Amino acid sequence: MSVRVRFAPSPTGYLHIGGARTALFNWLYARHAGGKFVLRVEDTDEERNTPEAINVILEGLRWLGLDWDEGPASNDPAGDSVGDRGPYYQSQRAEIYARRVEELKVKGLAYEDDGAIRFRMQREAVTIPDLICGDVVRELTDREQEQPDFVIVRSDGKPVFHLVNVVDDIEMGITHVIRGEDHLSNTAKHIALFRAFDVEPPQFAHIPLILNANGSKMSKRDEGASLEGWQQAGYVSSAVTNYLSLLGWSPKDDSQVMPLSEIIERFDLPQINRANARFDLEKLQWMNYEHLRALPMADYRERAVAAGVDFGGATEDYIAAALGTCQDKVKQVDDLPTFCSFYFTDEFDYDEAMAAKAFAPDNKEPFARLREVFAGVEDFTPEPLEAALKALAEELDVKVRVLVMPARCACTGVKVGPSLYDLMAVLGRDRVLVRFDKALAAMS
RNA sequence: GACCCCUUCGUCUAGUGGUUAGGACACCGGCCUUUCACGCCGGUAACACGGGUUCGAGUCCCGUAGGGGUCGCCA
Repeated sequence: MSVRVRFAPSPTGYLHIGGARTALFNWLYARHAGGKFVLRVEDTDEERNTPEAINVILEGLRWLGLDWDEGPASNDPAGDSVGDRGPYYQSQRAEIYARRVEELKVKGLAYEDDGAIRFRMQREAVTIPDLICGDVVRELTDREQEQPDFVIVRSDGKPVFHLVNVVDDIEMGITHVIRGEDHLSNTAKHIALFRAFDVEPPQFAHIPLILNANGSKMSKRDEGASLEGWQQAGYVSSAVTNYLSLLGWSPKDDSQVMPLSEIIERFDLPQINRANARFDLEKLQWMNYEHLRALPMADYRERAVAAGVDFGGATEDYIAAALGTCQDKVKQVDDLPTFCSFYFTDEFDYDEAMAAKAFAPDNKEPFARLREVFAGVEDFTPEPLEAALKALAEELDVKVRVLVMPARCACTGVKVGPSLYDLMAVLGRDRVLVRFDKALAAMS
């Protein structure tokens, strides 16, 4: 039987990073096994359900590149969907649940209790076969011993999570349930329900949770908990999926930075760890940098625009050359505007601290000489520029920085940026000389 | 209160009875350099604790401690 997995989020208005990883693991497994990835929206809690809340999930998954083979085509629960096992919004499946509840009643496995309907739960321990945790024997808790029969339909007629979850997994032919470990204990109820419907339960794989850096449970407000934050901060989605894939799963060798295609190929359930993992912002940042620098220039350019870089009227060649000097040095695309804006405008202020040092009176004479040398350099490219500058430093018997600092400040106004020689070559002789003159004037 | 899961450097992890306990992020030092958010080289740093089993235990068993989860007419 071919693999069918599902991601079943509830539209709460945000996509939790842990939920994103659950979706990723399901998707990875489907793609690895050549199976189907189903998206089902558990929108039974109507209060929080809004088209916007659903969009957050849909957009989040799209951004991550987790395309679903079956599921909603839009954020309209009553709208179109892809796949023949729909509807994929639980709010549209009331009849199916009613039919299944009736089935349990007929079998004598469900009964009414003050208006609600309870499932006749078994009283013995349930063994949960789990691909990651092994066989887990779940005993009843003290409270469950008092009342083992749990509610499957509320007195207002709405079916409860445990029921709809199992019914949908049956109807949708789900073969593997990959979900957070917070559902492990609940699985006893689910297995009992599957049996009540005379259906062999799917394979279960409970994956460890993602915790905060301090080990506490990650909730909505915690730093980094919402996927939207990463989307807005300009993170590269492949970096996020790469980072997330390494939380709980391991390729078992020293691989760290991998393209999605490689992760798909190597991903499998038995390699998943059983221990919870903590979210490490710094490693994600590093991972993002690794993916950012590997981006094709066209993509990088697009991100630069999104980050707010104004290219002015620059030509494409100039833009590509300019961004090329930044790509392997800028860690976050958010930093790009301050890093490269000097390329696209002549109107910038000198950083005070930088200028105070760079434009010190003692530097003026050497810097003026540098201007003349650069005016005469035959080939205005990095290597000749560097050679010329160093030759002059030697001739004047000054440290290289005496020439470099004012040159950088004159060209960019700030102390951090691309390699000085590269940046001057991109700027071109005319622009560099104009900026040198302006700086010289500021030095007197 | 009960039940379930987990425990290797600060963090993510490799390790399936015999290893100098490996890698990555972070950190520290050096080199290069432009004073940098590039790069290169090097370093500090871990088997939670206590009992077993075994010639030998990070690896197997039991216990303790700690962390997480669940027990709802939320999902």
